[in-house]
Amino acid sequence: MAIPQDKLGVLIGLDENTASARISRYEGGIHEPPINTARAIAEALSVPLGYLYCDNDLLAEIILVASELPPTDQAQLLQSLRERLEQLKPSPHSP
Amino acid sequence: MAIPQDKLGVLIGLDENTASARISRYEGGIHEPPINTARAIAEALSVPLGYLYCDNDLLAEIILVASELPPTDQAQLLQSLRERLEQLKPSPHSP
DNA sequence: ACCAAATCTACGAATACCGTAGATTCATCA
DNA sequence: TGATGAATCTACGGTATTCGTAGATTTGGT
Repeated sequence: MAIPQDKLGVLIGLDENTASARISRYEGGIHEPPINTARAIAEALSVPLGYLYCDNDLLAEIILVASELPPTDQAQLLQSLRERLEQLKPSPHSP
Repeated sequence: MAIPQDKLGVLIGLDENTASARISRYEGGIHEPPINTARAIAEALSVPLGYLYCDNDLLAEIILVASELPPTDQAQLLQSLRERLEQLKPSPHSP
């Protein structure tokens, strides 16, 4: 890992004596962190919370990169995605 | 809601007697579902797991719409997003 | 207002997580 | 190679959270 587990733990407000054990269990899949702890981790890593839960690697990367864009660009992106989807699917609004 | 809670619960494999109560507590934020249950819900709703955990509405919509694109388009999207980001940020690779 | 479907909730039981302390693994260097 | 310290992992008992049950409450249609 890039950042040691205990450091990450302390960064998100865990007691320094327990940080290592807890992060270890989260990363190993032994325990599932409560949602607020997951939020703190996402915040500390500067990634969207949803990114931590993305099973699909491609979608994970997309949301990660998208999160780094300014909100204006994000809104524009969403609109263009909707248009692209419109091209691909038969519109469910006018049959 | 579009689909009744008990129906959704049964759809994801919960006992029909307990489905309503459990889904109710999840939606109300009373209890947090285990990750595998969340996965089943995402699958049943045909949304990415990460979508269920997205705090940011804009990012949530983006990942949802992106998930409906064919993988080819997703890969292309990711690449264009990276290029867009490159324009905005001073490259961290060559200082 | 009435009825039925849908949703919510209090309570004890079951399950999962937490803190502690020590074990294990890993990297580095003499 | 063997020693040393940093980093990670884990068994155990205590604690906190969720689960199942059953009944209450709310919602929507007539």
